[in-house]
Amino acid sequence: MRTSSISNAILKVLESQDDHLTAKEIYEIMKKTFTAVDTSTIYRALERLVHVGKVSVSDMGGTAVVYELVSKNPHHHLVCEKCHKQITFRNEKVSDFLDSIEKESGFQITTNHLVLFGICPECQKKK
Amino acid sequence: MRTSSISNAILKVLESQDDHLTAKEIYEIMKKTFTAVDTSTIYRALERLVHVGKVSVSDMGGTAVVYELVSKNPHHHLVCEKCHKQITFRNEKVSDFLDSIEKESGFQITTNHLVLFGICPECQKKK
DNA sequence: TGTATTATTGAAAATGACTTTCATTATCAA
DNA sequence: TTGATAATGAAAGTCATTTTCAATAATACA
Repeated sequence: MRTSSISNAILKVLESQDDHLTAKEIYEIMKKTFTAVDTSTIYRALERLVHVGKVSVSDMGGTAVVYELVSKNPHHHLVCEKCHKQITFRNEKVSDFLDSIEKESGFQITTNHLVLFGICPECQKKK
Repeated sequence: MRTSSISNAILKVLESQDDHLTAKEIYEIMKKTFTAVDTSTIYRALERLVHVGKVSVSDMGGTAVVYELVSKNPHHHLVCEKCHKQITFRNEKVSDFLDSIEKESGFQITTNHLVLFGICPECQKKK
């Protein structure tokens, strides 16, 4: 992976966002600075960043996958199936849980974001 | 949802398989009996089955999403990122874990399959 | 038992995320 | 500086999934 590429700019965008973004959203932001950038370049840069472990990909149930910075401070997501609200939670139980799965299975777990679907408190009331 | 539709046949296929299948795989099987069935019909039937809670959808990291019967006996999947081997595991820790997330968040968790990615023991050795 | 109502279907085309090809340009190592 | 290799833009391609629309099948209800 070489420096001074689109990848660095993508990393900066992801740092400033502190949120997950789709490739298209990243593309729209990048276009402001790199007017001629192509979506394929974005996808390829993201692929490299995921490969080196700097960025994670998650399927949050939408039509496109989302990308986010791999932070030292792991967090997870709850997605409401009704209103599609997404909340972030941090919970040390998750890593304890993943550790125990690792031990039992022998797999070295790479999932660093758990995405759980459910119905949020507000939508439960609406029923 | 009306009876005697494709949905019933899909349920039978899923029962007999005890494995997850892509829409395309289901389509190929269905074509043997319903020669003129269309993929759109399969997708629509699956959508209904998911909606009524008889079938679950999961993203196992492949290009297509997979469908499987919602069984009383919940199970989960580990997917190897290197060799794409998929193993199924049952673990009561998962439901304990999900219960605790439910209590903390107030979300009513609907995720019934956990898909965790990692590197399987064999691929770890190959390193 | 007809008949209106509404769901399901097949066919075909459309959508949209993502990938690939290929020629060009930029970066790094020697 | 030069040569090897990686990154890029442009354009076209792939492929899962969805949508449109007209036809058909299933249920409700007269």
